[in-house]
Amino acid sequence: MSQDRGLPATSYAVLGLLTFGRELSGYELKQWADSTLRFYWTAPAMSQIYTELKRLAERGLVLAREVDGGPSRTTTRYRVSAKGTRELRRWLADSDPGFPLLKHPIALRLLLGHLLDPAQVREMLEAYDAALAAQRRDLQAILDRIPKDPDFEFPAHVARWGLSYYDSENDAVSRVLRALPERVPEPAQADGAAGTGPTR
Amino acid sequence: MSQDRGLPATSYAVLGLLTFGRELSGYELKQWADSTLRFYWTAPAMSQIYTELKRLAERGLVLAREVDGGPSRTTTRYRVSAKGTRELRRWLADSDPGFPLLKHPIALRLLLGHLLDPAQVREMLEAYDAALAAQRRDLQAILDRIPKDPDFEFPAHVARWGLSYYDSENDAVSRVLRALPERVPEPAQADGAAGTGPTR
DNA sequence: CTCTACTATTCCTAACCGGAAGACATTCGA
DNA sequence: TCGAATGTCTTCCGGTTAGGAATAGTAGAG
Repeated sequence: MSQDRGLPATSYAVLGLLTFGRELSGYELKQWADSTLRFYWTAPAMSQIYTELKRLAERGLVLAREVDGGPSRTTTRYRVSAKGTRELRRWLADSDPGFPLLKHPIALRLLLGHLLDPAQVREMLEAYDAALAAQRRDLQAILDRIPKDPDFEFPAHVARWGLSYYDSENDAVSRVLRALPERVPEPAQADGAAGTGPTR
Repeated sequence: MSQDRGLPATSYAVLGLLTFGRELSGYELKQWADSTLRFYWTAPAMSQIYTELKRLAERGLVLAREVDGGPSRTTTRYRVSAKGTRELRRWLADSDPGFPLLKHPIALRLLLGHLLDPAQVREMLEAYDAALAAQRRDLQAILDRIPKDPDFEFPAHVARWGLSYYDSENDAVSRVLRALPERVPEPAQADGAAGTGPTR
């Protein structure tokens, strides 16, 4: 549980993706990352994937192999080395995971709600709700395609965890929406003390 | 909702902190960020705060004022300018918030659970649970100190949102723990078909 | 045969972090 | 009352990460 003298977590994430069997190119790795890692880590930029692979290869944690992908092109494919697996295990066991880091642009904007009018806040939250639903669908689809195989027990756990996160977000949004001053749609009703409804 | 040609979100976050009234020094701003922003954004490094302030000042979004802080020292305090408020409003209204980004080291490690033995996984999750509780306490304390004043309605919403997030994480962890192969401690109780409880 | 989408990789730049360092200030115990 | 810790305030630096765009071959659609 010491602080890690090793690589950044993203390196290990990439390395970890390679422990699920196949030999992958940087490009494929990116696809994978986009459909799995992105839900609870980052989907590293292409450039970063390649940077990581280069570094991992240098340290002997992955093995590169040139494969030809067409007449005048050669694709590099990577797989974990034994050393890579060992190092990954070491990292998992020895290093302090730290606490999750959340960059939540909606929460950030909600914090500044006093600068907007209620309708805008409402709109933003509703848009987020929709995005959330879409994201949830994507993740559900991915979960559905995870083999029941016990080899994929953990990816499945993580996916379910993600789903429950989206559900909780959904609830949170609803709660805020309910607490917000009611919408003002109706034509009737004289104005006056509108903007600042009875606080609570 | 176009893509933003403006500053990075962190700039606006700093700027936003200045819209809650007082005139603050970079140092104070850091304190604030550490106790609020950090829960749903990042707590920017000191160096970054000062960099942002310089940039914001250059663009006329904040106004700097030299105040003396003792006999032979001068502290620079900042407040939003009218232009700053306008720009912040513009940003809130016009730019696409994007989707939250979660960097969840526990989930990442859980994904790679097949490389660890169950006891280690369990340990990790339990440690996370404890950290979660601590974090929740901190946030609760902050919420308690937010004035009931309607000016602070939004910070309070965000804080409650955060609390609900921690609660949901707590549930998620428990669920995973229950789904994991049982621990081996107790002497009594025969084992059997526990690990895979009825799915929902 | 050309256009578009996909595969594959590299490059450049801005954002960001963390630590070191230097100052003065305040507080509190010896 | 002296001095040591501790707290306020700020800058500088190096390194990493992140994101976007540029490049280029390949395969399939029309």
